[in-house]
Amino acid sequence: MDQDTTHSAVPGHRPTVSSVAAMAGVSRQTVSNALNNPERLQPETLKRVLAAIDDSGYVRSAAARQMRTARSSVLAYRLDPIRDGIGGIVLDTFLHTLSAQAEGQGYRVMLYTADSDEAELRQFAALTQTRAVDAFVLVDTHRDDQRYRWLSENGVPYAVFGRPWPGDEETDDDGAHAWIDIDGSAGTAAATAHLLELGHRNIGFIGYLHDGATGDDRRRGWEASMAGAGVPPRQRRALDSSQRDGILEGADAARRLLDAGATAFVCASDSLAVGALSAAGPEAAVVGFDDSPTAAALGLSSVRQPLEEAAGWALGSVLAQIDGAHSTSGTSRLLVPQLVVRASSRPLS
Amino acid sequence: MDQDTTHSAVPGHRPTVSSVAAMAGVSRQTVSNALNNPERLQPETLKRVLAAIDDSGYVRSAAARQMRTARSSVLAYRLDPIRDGIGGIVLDTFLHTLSAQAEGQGYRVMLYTADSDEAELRQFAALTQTRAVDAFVLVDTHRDDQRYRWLSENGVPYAVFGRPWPGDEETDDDGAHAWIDIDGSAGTAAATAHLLELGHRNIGFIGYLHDGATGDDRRRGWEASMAGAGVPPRQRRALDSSQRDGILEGADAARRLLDAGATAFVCASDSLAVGALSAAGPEAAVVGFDDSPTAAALGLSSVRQPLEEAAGWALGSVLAQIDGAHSTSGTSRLLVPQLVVRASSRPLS
DNA sequence: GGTAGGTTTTTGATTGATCAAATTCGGGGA
DNA sequence: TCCCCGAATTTGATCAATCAAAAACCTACC
Repeated sequence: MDQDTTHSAVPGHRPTVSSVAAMAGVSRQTVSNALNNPERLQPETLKRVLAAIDDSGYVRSAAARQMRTARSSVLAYRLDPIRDGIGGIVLDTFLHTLSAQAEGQGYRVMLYTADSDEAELRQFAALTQTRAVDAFVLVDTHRDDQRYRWLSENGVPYAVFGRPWPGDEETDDDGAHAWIDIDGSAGTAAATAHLLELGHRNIGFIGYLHDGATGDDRRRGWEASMAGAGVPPRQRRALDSSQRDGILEGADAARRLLDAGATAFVCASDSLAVGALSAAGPEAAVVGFDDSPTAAALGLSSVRQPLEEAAGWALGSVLAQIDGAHSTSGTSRLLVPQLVVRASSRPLS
Repeated sequence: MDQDTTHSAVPGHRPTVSSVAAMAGVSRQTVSNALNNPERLQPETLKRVLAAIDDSGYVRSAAARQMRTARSSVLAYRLDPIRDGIGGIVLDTFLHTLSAQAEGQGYRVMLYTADSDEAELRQFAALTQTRAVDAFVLVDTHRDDQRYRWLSENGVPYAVFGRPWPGDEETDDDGAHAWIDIDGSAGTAAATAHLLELGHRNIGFIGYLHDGATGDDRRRGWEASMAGAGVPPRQRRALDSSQRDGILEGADAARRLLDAGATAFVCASDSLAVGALSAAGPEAAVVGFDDSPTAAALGLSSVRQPLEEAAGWALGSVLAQIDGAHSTSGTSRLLVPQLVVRASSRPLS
């Protein structure tokens, strides 16, 4: 069956760089160049080789390539178990976009799991030592994060979705790392301004306490807008509330704030907003955060995070690092989210 | 700097099978055997080699291994963009479990995306041709699915979460493929029986139309339980409703069915159930489907899919196929979901 | 003591692509 | 006409592991 191992296309065997070369009447290196350095080939040769590649259905072996180049063209992403029903979507969208965009650049995303920081560092070691992945995309930042340091020390490219925590700079020994984040403050500020324009003045803020920073950030925008509108601190304090993230918690908070005279709510998450919406009924105006499908379904105005852009940046950042430009400090960005106005943006009656 | 390329442990270079061999005073093949066929080594030699592996920190190169064995120890999973806010969680949990369990078996999960069937077949070709992945785990089945055929014809192991559609058998040329699914009918039957026990008799069904089968399946369980309880067909028809999946749709349906005399609802998804809960208020009893975090947060009784088990089966199935046992027909399973009772299971007052 | 038979270990070859260096090819310029 | 130089292409070696087959090593039995 395989006694005819000559250069023509052997049915059973998958095409290799050599078989394609034979088919196009060139050497294997020329085929390799056609894929990696097309400009080195004479236009005519290039065309011929590409044609041969095309109709042999050749796909180059990632393993062989990786072996020679010490590159895998794979990015690692840690998949966490689900936490919040509605908000989990955010990272889901991020991951999908990252994966889709990576494919466009010839990269793929590989998952790993870890239930502790130490476990994650072990994964780092296993994944990088064999060069199974080229870079990491981290999304769940927390205080005293060991991961940046490990990756920096081992020279592994990585990008972070989520700004560093205050006080983390010292941990990160080789200086600041590249990160991108959503300017939650700008988002809630826009939401608050929007409600102010609709005539509301007693705008309550329903925030959450998680690890801290994200919730605080979103509060800041509301606070600033309210202060800018001349609402005195005392009143602002009465309109401010914090609790765990969740639908029920949002409903409770909304009831409390309604008693305090609120006519509209800016919420730090769609979960909270859905709760507020159900508790406050059709009278009050509500704006959520994340623009989840649930928000769209319920006609809930919400602040939309530009996740596509964030994913694109993360990809671009790690690719740049992989391609040698190791000084990516200073390229960090803060993205401004967009307010999506829907039926729940009711004017003050 | 690297003029000393002899066999002893060179600091800068990562350990290879040869460097470890030199360190342990054996040949490279012996090191390979220590990892892949430990029983072939003399206990004493094995111990010495393992020690060398251990303190050199050696990890074997996935690429080199893959090249020789034509195995990658990677599973492929298609990551779709999010559709429904609440229900999307189901697959998220499935994926996380799959990934975590796979790691336990030395496998990893790689993502790919595709926005059409043709695109997915192209991905199949690209991923399998280079043996970048060993198997596929498919989750979103639909009518006239070309994927089974392609994978079967090309001898690629795969497992399916979701039963084949009626009429699909002919499409799949080499006979039935292995699949696992949740017995939605059993789930809604249990939910209905539970509500009947609480004294309800006019139990409405809020179902959805998607691609068809899943929704129908879930309706069947309700229908059977109701028929078993002696509710006449005419009345059943009045208590039955179908619409698109979503919170608002669920609320609308609940209102309609309340008018028809319903005192309790069995819903085909948590989204619908959340809607029904909001529309029907605290009087009616509601049971959802999927046991999403949202259901837990709202105190919504729901039918819990045993996703861990499904993921475990899918993994076991593809691993068995990879390890040669190509006759996996007949190993398909239908898992019985569990009813989780919460506050929304109110007795008939 | 020699050798058959089994176990343990080693050597040689291979996987597919790419880097580095060598070779061929063409067009000016002397 | 010959030689040199740059562009285009080819050859040789290599990446790190594993398979297949050969070699070394025992043990036991005639």
